[in-house]
Amino acid sequence: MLDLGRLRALHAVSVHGTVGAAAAALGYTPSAVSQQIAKLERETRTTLLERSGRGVRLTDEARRLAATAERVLALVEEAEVRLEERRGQPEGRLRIGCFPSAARGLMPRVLADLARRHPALDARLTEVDPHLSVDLVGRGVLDLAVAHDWDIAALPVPPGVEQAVVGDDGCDILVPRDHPLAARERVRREDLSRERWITQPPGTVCHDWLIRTLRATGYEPLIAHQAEENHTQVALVAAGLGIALVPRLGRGPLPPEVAALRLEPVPVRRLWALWRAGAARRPAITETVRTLQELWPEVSAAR
Amino acid sequence: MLDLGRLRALHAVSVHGTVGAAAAALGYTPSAVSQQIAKLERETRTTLLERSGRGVRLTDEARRLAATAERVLALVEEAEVRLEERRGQPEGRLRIGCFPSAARGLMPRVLADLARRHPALDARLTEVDPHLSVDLVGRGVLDLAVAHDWDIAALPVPPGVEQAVVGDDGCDILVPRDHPLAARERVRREDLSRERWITQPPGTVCHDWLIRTLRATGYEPLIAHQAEENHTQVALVAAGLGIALVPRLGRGPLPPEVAALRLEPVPVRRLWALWRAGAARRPAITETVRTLQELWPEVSAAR
DNA sequence: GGTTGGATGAAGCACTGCTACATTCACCCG
DNA sequence: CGGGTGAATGTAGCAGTGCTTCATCCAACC
Repeated sequence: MLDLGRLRALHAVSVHGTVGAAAAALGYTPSAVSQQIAKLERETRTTLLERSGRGVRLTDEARRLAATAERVLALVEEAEVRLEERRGQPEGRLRIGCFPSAARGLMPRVLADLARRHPALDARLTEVDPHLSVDLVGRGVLDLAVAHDWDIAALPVPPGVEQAVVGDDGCDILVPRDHPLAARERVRREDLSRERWITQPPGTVCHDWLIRTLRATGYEPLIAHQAEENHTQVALVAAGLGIALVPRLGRGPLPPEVAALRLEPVPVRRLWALWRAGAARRPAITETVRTLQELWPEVSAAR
Repeated sequence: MLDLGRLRALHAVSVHGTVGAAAAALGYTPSAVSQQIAKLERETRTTLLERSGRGVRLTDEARRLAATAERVLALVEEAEVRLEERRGQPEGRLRIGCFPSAARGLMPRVLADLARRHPALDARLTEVDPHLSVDLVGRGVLDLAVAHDWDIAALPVPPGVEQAVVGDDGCDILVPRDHPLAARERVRREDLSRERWITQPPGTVCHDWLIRTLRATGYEPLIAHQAEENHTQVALVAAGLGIALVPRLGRGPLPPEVAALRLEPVPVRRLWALWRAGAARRPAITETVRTLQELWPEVSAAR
């Protein structure tokens, strides 16, 4: 009888493309996955992987077998979900992926709460880019993702993945304390057209939103500096090198040299929780999503 | 992730009723099956078996899990069949169950032929009662059964099991050489109404057929002796203790003290091959059935 | 042509899963 | 009611599996 572990290895290679990535997803070394599949080949007397360039290619037969493996694994996972559901308590491992600012601004509070209330739950956090996290959930690398999107770029959610709103996070304009606008409480887009900007790298939603929104006022924004981390952006603003659009969540207290202005209308990013549809009934999932939603107002108010 | 071996153990217990029977079907000791299920209980933190009298009872949750396991195992088996089908050559283990007279009269020839033409096929023969063999195929203990039935008692074939005719085997009346009828080549039922009979034990088809057929002529047959094995029956006939109705297949050469009379009409039992529907496409199955059918005329002529 | 990214192979080690045997428990029967 | 039987489970031990680490090999890229 075919072995489930070997089928899982083959399926992982078919999903992730390379032996190494499959191994990483399964928590093994590439050598282990390679050996598993070699054994599967011996047992079935069938060639499953062919070397192709630096990587491997699945044979037709391997693809068929991987498709069956997917159905088998789905059945088994469904059975596990049903067992956990019946016991009712969140438990087992929950691999959570989260974008950086929520990882520091929201998740510590949430994880502490979960750990206190559900000792059998083994929640593990990984910081990942929000656009990657959706795919990682779809492929089963993560059990739960906390991601965000903006009005101009809704999160693309593949079939088989479900989502729920956690809350909305506003963004402010950070300016040096001696900036002409620093005295004002509120500003409009038009007021910002001639500034030097400090943004995240191109391709990030934050960056694209800024470009598109300011272009709509008729000016091409001047990007003076780029930094991925909000704290670096704040430091650049503090040094008087430009102004920045920075989300409130995870921003932390501002240094005295920096002032936050409320932009009208307030740019909002929406926080989502995402999970595989098959795992929707896991108490670990439902309870974590509930906790995210319940704690959000509290976290939001403290920003 | 749930382990396939443990699921198979649970499923086997659910099918066979006891840990011991499940172990026998899987080829393990009861202790092994018991340990597997104990581990499954620990992993799922669910009680699966409850002791009930001398045996065990599955909990509701265990029954659900066993049902899922059945689907999983069916998928996996289907994948294995597809792999073998694609390679085209009969191979792997084929557990054959066969009733006694065919086990000596037909199967040696068939198995030798298969072994010569298909070295990768590991065919294993077990002698089993024909009425048991159908059930054993249905429950997956056997891959292929060779059974037989009579016009008065068709073989009950459960859903999920398929069958094909192998051939028809006639039966003769064996009488002592000095019996009044011994000179005749052919006899009719009416000629036999006052004989002392040597039969198989009550409950066997052979016995029941005799009773019913002779009763139809208006006489209650007199059962003088009972013996399960045809050779013993022949020896009893040779000793002049009665006459017997004995199938031709597997009868072997008769001693000089015994004569075979052709009964008109000739009682016929039909030989069947039976297998699980799921395994129908296995070359090991199709080729073995084909071999049975092809060799039958040859074996039949040599009886 | 060295370097990098990836797969595979060999050695070793921990763990799993089996068997054999012992124990426990429920039923049955004298 | 006590001994016997059938069935499950527990224990010790052993073989085999499956992982990791380290080394090797191959293809692509600079």
